[in-house]
Amino acid sequence: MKQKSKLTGTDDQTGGDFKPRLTINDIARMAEVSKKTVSRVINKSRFVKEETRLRVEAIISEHDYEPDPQARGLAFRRSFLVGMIYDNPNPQYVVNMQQGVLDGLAGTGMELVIRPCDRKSPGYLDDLRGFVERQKLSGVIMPPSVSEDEALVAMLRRVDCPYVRIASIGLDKPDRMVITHDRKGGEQAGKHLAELGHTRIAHISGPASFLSSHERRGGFIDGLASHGLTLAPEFSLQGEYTYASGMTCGRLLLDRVDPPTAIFTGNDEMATGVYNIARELGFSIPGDISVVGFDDSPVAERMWPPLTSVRLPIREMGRVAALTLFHDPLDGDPPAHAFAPHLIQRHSTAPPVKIGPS
Amino acid sequence: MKQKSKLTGTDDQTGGDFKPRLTINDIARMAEVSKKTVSRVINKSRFVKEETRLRVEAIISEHDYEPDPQARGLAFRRSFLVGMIYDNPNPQYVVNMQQGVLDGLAGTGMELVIRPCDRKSPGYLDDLRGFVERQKLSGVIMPPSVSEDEALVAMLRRVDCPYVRIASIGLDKPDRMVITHDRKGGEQAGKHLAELGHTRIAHISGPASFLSSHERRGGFIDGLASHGLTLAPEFSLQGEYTYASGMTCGRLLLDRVDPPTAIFTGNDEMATGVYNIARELGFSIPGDISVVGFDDSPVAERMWPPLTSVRLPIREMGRVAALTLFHDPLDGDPPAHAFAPHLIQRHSTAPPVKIGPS
DNA sequence: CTGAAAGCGCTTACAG
DNA sequence: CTGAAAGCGCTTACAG
Repeated sequence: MKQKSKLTGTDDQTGGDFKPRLTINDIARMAEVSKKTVSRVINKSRFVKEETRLRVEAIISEHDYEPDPQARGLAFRRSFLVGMIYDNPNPQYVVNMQQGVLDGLAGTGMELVIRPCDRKSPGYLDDLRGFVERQKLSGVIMPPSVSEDEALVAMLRRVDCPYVRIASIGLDKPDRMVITHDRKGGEQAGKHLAELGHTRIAHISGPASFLSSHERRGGFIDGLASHGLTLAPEFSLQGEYTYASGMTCGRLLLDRVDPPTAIFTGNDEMATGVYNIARELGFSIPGDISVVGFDDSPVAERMWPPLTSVRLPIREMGRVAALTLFHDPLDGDPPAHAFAPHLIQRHSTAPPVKIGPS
Repeated sequence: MKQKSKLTGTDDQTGGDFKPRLTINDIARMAEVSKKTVSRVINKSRFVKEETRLRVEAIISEHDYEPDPQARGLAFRRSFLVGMIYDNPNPQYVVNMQQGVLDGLAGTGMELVIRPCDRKSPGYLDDLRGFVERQKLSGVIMPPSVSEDEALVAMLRRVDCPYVRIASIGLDKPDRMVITHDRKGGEQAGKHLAELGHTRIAHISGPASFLSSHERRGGFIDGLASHGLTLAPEFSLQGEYTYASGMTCGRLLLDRVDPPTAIFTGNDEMATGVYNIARELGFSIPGDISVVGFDDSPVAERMWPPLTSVRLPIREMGRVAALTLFHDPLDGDPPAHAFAPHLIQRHSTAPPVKIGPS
């Protein structure tokens, strides 16, 4: 009563061209129904007469009315926000994933709130719990490696927050998972190098704390095995998914009296480290040493020579994760939630020059 | 009345360990004051007796009470969300900027909602207006090039949304700006190459639609001028900040009968293009051609040889942008809002081998 | 199929 | 310095 209706266009001149937003009451009045009926239309309730619904919808779209997400959230006891919690150090990965999630959220009225975090920091779990509870998130999306943190997931379940986990294997119920099958990617890398005729093949894996490290390595071994090859223990090193660890492990391999003729690195980042140490030690790529990366990040095609790498459709994965989050089981099957990586062949791999060192 | 108070710890066993969140009413009751007084404490009103304030604060922190941002937002007619609107194609830039803004927002209770966009898409401005109005954002942070879009800024002013623009020059009132002085970075690049003894120096600029393109180029010319040099028209090409345009422009320069001995590229991305074309055409870096980039993105130190580049403290800029957004003029001067880029010398620059081609 | 009342958890005037 | 009332813009029971 203090504030007159904002809808009487007559006093629009007041305050320049600033139009106050319409509320559900304005729409109700114009449509000559109760606000509750407008609410029913907004929320797509079935209990509205076709005719009424059309009339209300017409007025809503005519006036570009959008319900206030804060008010709705307050009444629903749930916000229209989706959180993305991540600790992935690769900016390209993060940006692609964000974009994919936004793709999947488009048109839903949900907004994306980002939350990078450090799993090793002391208040980690409590901070996240505060965040999720305070914001009453509609859902949370977690790429690796936070997706692999069972304590975090347990916390989300405890506070009743829906979530979707993106990981290389199925860690949860299918409708809470997007599976990336990194193993298959590793397998392709192994087959590719075997088919080129390499036999002295090395691997630099990611850190043990990442599931993907094990999956990629395991798949690689499978791929070699399918061609009767094995990964020799002295040719299997553990890196950290970093450039520096690629350098270090690469040096260990290439400094040997009997170096490998091909290296599969757990990600592209480490492949760039191998490139540099190879150059330093006078190995030509792919002449003396073939290299295969993983991720197919943008640097892959910019390296010299362009890097053969295993690609995962990150953005699409993000999109599907968002769809999965809001998928209603009554609407049938959830969206395809499994992805297969595939090898992008460039110019860092070639048959070994000399067949065997002896 | 329908719902009993949630505070009587006695029936906590109901529903397992799930504790419903306390509300302002619970705190008021425990502190034996009205909810309005609790509200005053939350909002740091001066009109609360010291003793009362301490009592209320004690209870708040004892119970980890956090006011509901949705309810507060509804009453305030403003959400506790900050938007970051951007169209920057560089993932490293975006991630660093996001992180910086989050740094600046830490502890304020504000959350960051991201909004990548395409300035060329048709509904661009209307979409953003809908977003800002619907969410009643507390503020918006804009890095280049959206920060240079006066139509967007006019829209934000019209809907009364606070904002901070990050740009290479002062486009707005100081308290709405974070200035990056790209010009000074260009100048350093020019001086560096001149001091090494180069005279045949080329530049590949960014697209004309980016302010930074002009600033970096202008500063570069200034830097050369301070050593009595000029940028010859045939050595000044316009690229697009992309890898491909770096290749194309690099080829144009190096294919000449009288190629330059040094190239300053408007960003690192284009420098990688120049690297590859140089390799293809048989130029060694820095032996035959020196290269200086801009941004000092992570690839810079991973290239071979590591790229000399001009660094801008992106993350810190994001942090300061957030602080600036919420800076109260009554609290004195706004945080330092001007940044100076500086040159990071690596191994892609050296004195020219032969003094002059003749 | 539709609506009047009460409520979500806060804050803004308005009193005192 | 403190509080009772009304309101922010929606939705949930509850009636009919």
